Amino acid sequence: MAVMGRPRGFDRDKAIDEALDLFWQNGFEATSLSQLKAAIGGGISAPSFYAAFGSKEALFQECARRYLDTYARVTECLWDEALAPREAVETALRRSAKMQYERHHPKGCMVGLGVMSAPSEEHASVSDALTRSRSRTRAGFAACAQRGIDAGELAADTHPRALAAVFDAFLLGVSVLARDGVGLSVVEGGITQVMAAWDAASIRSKRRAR
Amino acid sequence: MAVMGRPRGFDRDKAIDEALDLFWQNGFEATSLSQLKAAIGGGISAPSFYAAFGSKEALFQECARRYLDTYARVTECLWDEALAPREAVETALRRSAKMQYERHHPKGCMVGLGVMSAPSEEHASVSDALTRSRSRTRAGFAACAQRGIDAGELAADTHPRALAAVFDAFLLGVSVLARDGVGLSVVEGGITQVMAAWDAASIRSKRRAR
DNA sequence: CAACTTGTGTATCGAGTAGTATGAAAGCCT
DNA sequence: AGGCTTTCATACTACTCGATACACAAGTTG
Repeated sequence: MAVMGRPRGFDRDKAIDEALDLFWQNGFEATSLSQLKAAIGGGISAPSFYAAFGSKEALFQECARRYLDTYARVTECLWDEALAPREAVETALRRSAKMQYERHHPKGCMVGLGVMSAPSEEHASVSDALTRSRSRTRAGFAACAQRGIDAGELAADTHPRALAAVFDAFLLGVSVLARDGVGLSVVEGGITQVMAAWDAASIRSKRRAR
Repeated sequence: MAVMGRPRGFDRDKAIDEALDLFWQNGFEATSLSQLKAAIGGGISAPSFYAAFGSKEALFQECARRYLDTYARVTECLWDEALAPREAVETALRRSAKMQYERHHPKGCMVGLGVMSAPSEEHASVSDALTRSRSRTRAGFAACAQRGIDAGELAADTHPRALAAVFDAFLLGVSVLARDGVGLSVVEGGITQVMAAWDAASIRSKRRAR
């Protein structure tokens, strides 16, 4: 059956992308309804906004989902068991860094920058999706470390959560570097060097050390 | 000469600490004047607030200065030329991590979390002090790397800015881990492992590798 | 004491916030 | 065409934001 009633004057799907840009840039609380209304479809009215999205918070949730389903996919390789764990980690770092520096959207990672997106307790549920995503990525890094141990590539006494913290914290920090204007090439050089933390835990490295 | 006029009903110095806690927890924009007034001296009035501090932004500047003069000192060892550069880096990381997890103040580093503290352009000058502090810390890490190279401890082809990015990004990420509830012991284990990035660039490591 | 200086309390400012009520406009269906 | 459904435009609500005007209170100084 066809759609009834007057058709919407703007592209709802495109609107989510436009809103995502604002939330990504400014966070939840610092993005005002006026900004959102002005950015969507070249300007829409308040009733159109609420009819389409329900509320600012509901729109944010949709934007977060959109982000997680698209941009955030760069770290999906962490769960790809076909990849060698070291490759999975390095690929995740390189893909994410590259994505964070793309020109056509705000710099940095929305998930990482989202820690301060909705600081007030009232909106704790707002950034819940982002918090869970960070937790998931952390688990992904740890899973790679564990796979490395199980495969005998990493020393048995390696602490997977601590090694995961190295890559996770580094990746979260990249968002800040991107916002601060540190060049992508510097970050890419950093990735090469931070991978030494993996190699230091590897069996071959240990053997050579003693 | 003694002070004239009616004496202030609250401790201005203590007030800055109380305000600092709020700004540290929530950032600049998300901290409201009502919260600040309620927190200072057990509750003060708006005129008292403006008479004492001038404006919300001016108070934030004082709080930022207070933070930089106290808590942020943990990374000062980066400029201590009496310390071996590797020690300086590791000490900065360990001291900062420990500080970020202390019980009597908000978790994480105000300077790092401050990226999203004042997202709107209007208040860009607000977080300027924090941005400059991040830049300074980054330079400190790079200076240590450069000292390592000059001392012949690190390979001559080491990129100091890239190596600095490793420690800087890691440290910035620790703020997020702290907010997310990752334990300090995990972070401390991560510090031990991230130092491998330094060792991998060292001459001894290179010699052993070939 | 009176004169002077400074902080406080009440009450309020204009602007901006998220969110709505109401009625007209624009499409589909029979 | 006429009925039905949905969106859109204008105007407005109740509230919070940061910041002030003004009169009074609480001290010091002569």
